[in-house]
Amino acid sequence: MLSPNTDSMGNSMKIATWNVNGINARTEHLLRWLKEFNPDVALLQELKTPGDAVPTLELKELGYHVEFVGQKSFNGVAILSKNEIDVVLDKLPGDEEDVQSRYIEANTGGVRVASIYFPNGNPVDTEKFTYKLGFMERVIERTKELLAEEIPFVLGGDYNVAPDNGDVYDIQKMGSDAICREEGRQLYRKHLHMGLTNAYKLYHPEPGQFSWWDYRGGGWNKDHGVLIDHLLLSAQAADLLVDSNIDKTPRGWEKASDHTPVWCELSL
DNA sequence: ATGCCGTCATACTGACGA
Repeated sequence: MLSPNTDSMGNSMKIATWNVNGINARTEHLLRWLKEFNPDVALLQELKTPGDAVPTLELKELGYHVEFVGQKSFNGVAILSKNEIDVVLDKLPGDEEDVQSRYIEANTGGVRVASIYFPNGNPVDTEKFTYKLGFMERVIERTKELLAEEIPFVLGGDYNVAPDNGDVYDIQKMGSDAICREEGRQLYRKHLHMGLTNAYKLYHPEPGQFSWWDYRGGGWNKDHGVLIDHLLLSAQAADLLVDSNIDKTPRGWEKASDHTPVWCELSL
């Protein structure tokens, strides 16, 4: 007897990461983009709200479950999913004194996902850069635990690291920025070399592809950008990977975030 | 260029971002 096989349609999961640069200022953009792009999972960063500005009801109407950690004015990360979300961690382990809202990890639709807002790290000669490097070490430590679970997982977010010179429009102009510093690049590689796959770079290794463009100096119109938003996948997730790209559409809208979504698609 | 632009706060200026 043939099974009804009713749940076989699609079986694909689109997972995107997007630094919205203020969810209050970007609510209309977010809702429009969700309707148009229709991701199964959206990992958001820089909510810049304790939570009151998160449009929970509108998101629910679009079919999304929502979990987030926020704080006033700065940082803040969220997971939106069409499947139920079971939060595993709402802070990055390894520093009890770190109260910045930069990490949320959850199970949803059979995949472990995390939305991570890595510290920017500028200026590099201050404790902000030290904090960035320490945060990256803590993500590596957490990743060791995740790898031991041997599960498909996707660590998405604003890594604030441009891994290669080709990920920067002009290395002469950006070379001294924290996102290009060798200390951060080494830790990014240490993370990657644990066995993770950068989904976008797997399909688009060519230089000159960006996820952030400076508001200043007409960066968007000149395509003066950097690639700092990444989706890092465990082997079990990479086995399911069928596509990845950058959706530049929302960056062209009026009053855009300076970041645009990076997404990957898994075939489950 | 310690510049440029944009968001947030209790705000008409400053911190922060990358």
